[in-house]
Amino acid sequence: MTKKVRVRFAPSPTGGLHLGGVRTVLYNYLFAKQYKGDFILRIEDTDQTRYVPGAEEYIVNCLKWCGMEPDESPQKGGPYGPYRQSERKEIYRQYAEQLVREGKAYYAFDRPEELESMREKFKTADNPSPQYDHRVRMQMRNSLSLPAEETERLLADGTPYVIRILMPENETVLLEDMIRGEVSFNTGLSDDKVLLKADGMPTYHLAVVVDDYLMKITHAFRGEEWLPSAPVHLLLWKYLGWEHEMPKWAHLPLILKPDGNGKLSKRDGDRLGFPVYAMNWHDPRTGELTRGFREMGFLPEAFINMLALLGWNDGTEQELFTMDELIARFSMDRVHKGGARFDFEKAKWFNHEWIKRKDAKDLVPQVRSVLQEKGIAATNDAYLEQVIGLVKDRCTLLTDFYGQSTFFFETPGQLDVAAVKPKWNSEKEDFFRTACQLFETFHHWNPGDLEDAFKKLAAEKNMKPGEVLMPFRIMLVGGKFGPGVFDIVALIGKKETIKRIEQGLEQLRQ
RNA sequence: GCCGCGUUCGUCUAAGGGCUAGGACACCACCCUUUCACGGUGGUGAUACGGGUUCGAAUCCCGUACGCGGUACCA
Repeated sequence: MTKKVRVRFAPSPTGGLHLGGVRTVLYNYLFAKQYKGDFILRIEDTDQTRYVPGAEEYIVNCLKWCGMEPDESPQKGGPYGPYRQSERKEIYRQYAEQLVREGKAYYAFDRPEELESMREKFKTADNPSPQYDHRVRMQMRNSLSLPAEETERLLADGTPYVIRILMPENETVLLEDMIRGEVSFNTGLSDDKVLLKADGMPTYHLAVVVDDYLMKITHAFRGEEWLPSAPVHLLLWKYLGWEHEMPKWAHLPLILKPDGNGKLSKRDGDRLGFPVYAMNWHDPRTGELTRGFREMGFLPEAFINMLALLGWNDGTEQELFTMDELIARFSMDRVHKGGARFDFEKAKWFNHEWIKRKDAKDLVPQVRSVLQEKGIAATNDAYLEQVIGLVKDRCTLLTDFYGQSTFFFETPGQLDVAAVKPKWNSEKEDFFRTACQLFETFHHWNPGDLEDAFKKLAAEKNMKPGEVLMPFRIMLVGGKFGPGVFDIVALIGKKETIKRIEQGLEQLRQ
């Protein structure tokens, strides 16, 4: 019997959730669901100086919007809680102390200034950033370099200390990564990472290992930026005696800026005019508001679809996937090794495709709220649905529905008369007056019959339909855009159509 | 500097020793449409470089270049 798959997303609550974060969640989620496993949300809030109120709730809401609800979380609870690391503080100390007792870690009493001067002292052109490692540890103030009594005394005096892992001087550690294959590291090249901080909180390194073990995580997927510290984690699993329980690892490629170099940051979004966060993020410290994909008019389905394909594909030419299809097709070994540049144009294309493929009915709530924000009530569901059906093919973002459909709800104000004025004449005016009379008594109020009647009238007046169609459109819509003229007429109704023709004739006269 | 990871059209990618290196976004042209879109057809455009191995290399090996990540009592 194989173990039940359990994966986790472990963000630190320091701000908005950006693209890379959501994609990490997504791959975790897809994997978990594919294997009918559990998806856990764990909050890594061990750095009290970076904690931002509201960030955790924001993350939870993002997951909800994306349709990736955790099976276990601080909010939902679960059998392996608490799920907030700050609430598990005592657990970590136990294991850190255990490691010290077993000679696999040690107390270090160095003050920040001392660390600073060590770095200065050993800094050379060849080694610009000296580490606290096997080469210098005996010259520092720790339980390895100090006599045992001295260590005892310092501890008894309540001297602040940290616990550092003792990295072997020269051992090879092999990591089996689901995406990259075997990666090897030399332990002597890594520093003696702090495991337990002076404030009693664990660092990430200790906390991930302890929690992944205690929470029975079977697969650990995280960003590529963690690859260099993987040997420390591997060693910790071994030191703690849990090697056989160690999860399988996968280090996900980064999402890069569209231009230039480096990983995508919030700054790039601000600079290039696209969102980087899933939803609007309001920073309580600065008061700054950062726009999100949701508020920008993205459908969660499109957002997820786009992210899934950024660094992964199923080997076919299919690009549009529902969440269920992704769950069925996803495989970690088809995830790319290299980072992917984010392309907002492609992201918009996904959204456009999703708007087109969704039923008008299903878009009603979202479009209504877009319209409501602009002061259009749109209370009639059936009517709104028909409007959406007519315009959705020309909307890339949900927010586009406003510009594409206001004229279904409000009589256009200032018409683009310049578009027809040059060719305007009294014959055309006469035609529209007659058209009004025709509509007044017309009974077959549907697009086909309306069009036939309209064209018949044009023929009687010796006019080509094209000559009067554009003026008619301008009267109805206000400009040169929108769905078919008779679809609009059919929908807005007799009274409104006649009203708009009369208003149009009025504005054209001036 | 050191360590690790990468590198196919501008961008996302397919092709894991064997067709003219395929698709998508974007861009351009044409068609459809008497609007704007949708849609359709076609086009421009890539294996970083240098060596091997092989009948044959985008694919395997070595080197170089370039990029990214890490090098914190941050995650």
